[in-house]
Amino acid sequence: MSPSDTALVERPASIGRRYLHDEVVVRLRELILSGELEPRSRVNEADLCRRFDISRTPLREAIKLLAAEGLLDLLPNRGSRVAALSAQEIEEVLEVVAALEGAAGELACLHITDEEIAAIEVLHASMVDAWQRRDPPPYFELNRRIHEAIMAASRNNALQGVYATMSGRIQRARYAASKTPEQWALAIADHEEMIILLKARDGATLGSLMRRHVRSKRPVISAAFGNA
Amino acid sequence: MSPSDTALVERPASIGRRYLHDEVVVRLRELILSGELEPRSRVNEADLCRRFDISRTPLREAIKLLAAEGLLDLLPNRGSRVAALSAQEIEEVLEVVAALEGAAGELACLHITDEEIAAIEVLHASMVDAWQRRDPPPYFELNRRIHEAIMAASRNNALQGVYATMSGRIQRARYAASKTPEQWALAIADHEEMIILLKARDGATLGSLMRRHVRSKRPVISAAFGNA
DNA sequence: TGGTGCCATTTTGCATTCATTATGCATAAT
DNA sequence: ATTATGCATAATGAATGCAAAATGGCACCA
Repeated sequence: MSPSDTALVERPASIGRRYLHDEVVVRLRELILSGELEPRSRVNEADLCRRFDISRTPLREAIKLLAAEGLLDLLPNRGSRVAALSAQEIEEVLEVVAALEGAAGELACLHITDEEIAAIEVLHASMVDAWQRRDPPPYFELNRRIHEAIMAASRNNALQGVYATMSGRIQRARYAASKTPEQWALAIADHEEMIILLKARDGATLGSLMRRHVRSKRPVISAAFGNA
Repeated sequence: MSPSDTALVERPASIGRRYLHDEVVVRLRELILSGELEPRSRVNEADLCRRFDISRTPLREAIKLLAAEGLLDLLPNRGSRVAALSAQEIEEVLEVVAALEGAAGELACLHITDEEIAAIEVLHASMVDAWQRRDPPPYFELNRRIHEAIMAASRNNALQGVYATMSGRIQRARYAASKTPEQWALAIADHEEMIILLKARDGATLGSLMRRHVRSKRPVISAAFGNA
């Protein structure tokens, strides 16, 4: 990663300094996550160079970076392609995400302010609203923001960094998965429990709950994602 | 990362195919972890090009990759330098490592074989021996191998990948830290408890123990590492 | 004597070029 | 008709070239 960007490290962030490849990483990541570049499709360097109007050097640097994030696979002498995780790999990454969110829950209880909890409650209310309207897009978005709010409350940059990377790797799978009404209701119940535990600052219990909560998405995701 | 190497992703690994920058990543990482390249020191591209006898392109790719791992910091227009984590950053990363090892403990109980447990017991016995001889180097090495054996038993490649990256980032700090006799004895006791829990396949308890065990290194490390 | 600005040198970031490897297609052989 | 082979084309990996930025030294000045 590089200073301006992103996940794992961002410390020496002076102002105004930018790498070209940083910009490219951001835009290329968007193309991948949005699905504009389809999973398993080969990446043509010349095309992207024209698209971004840069030379191949910074583009290739960006490709290497995204490969390190797990968003691209490198094929020696044949360039790179958009990563498509197998069902098993998705489950593996999900397990990592569960561990990270669990840690965030524990740490958040040590640092979160009442204001932050209140903000999460507001997000939660909107999310319940979206759920009652059976409206997945805002539901997903609000759900993501709640989890990120807890992440932020962990006050741990390293944790937030790996979490961003890991959850990015399975983001598309997450969106592709659709819950049954029962699973959906259980997820809502989990979130309400989470808020209670946050208020009680019960880190140990919140940690376990969040690990279980994230793991509970496993059948949903791997069912929807039948590419092994 | 790239196919042949390494932590996060390594799947499309056909044979014989190699990137130059892969080789460089491995060798450069050794230079950093061994301390041959000192923390905070600037990295001179021309020097390393001569040393590795390659051109700047693959070297720069390797630098980007190691920056993504958190081993190097990128300084726009001023190259890169060896990362030197502050005490706070070390604590942050250690917290992540604790979460990952905890997850490994939980998963290991689901998959570990009796033979693997026996192998860990052998390692543990050697480690106790090194401890009684007050001989840190083999102690550290055996300790590392025990934790890695549990990681391997998690049967989760994604987990092992991030773990390798994260623990690499604080490896030097770990080695620099020296325990008090009490801390040392407690660590040994933890390991014995871990073996008991592995035999009992008690994942939940082992997970908590490992999280606590790793966290217990925090005062040791941050005390020894007073560079904020 | 200590600080400041200027200029030469070095180093970096990016573009371009070159060599090697893969890919697609036409042709030939069975 | 189908598969295999060779060749032309395209794309990749690495080296080199070049312009911009940073670093260091020196003269100049307060």
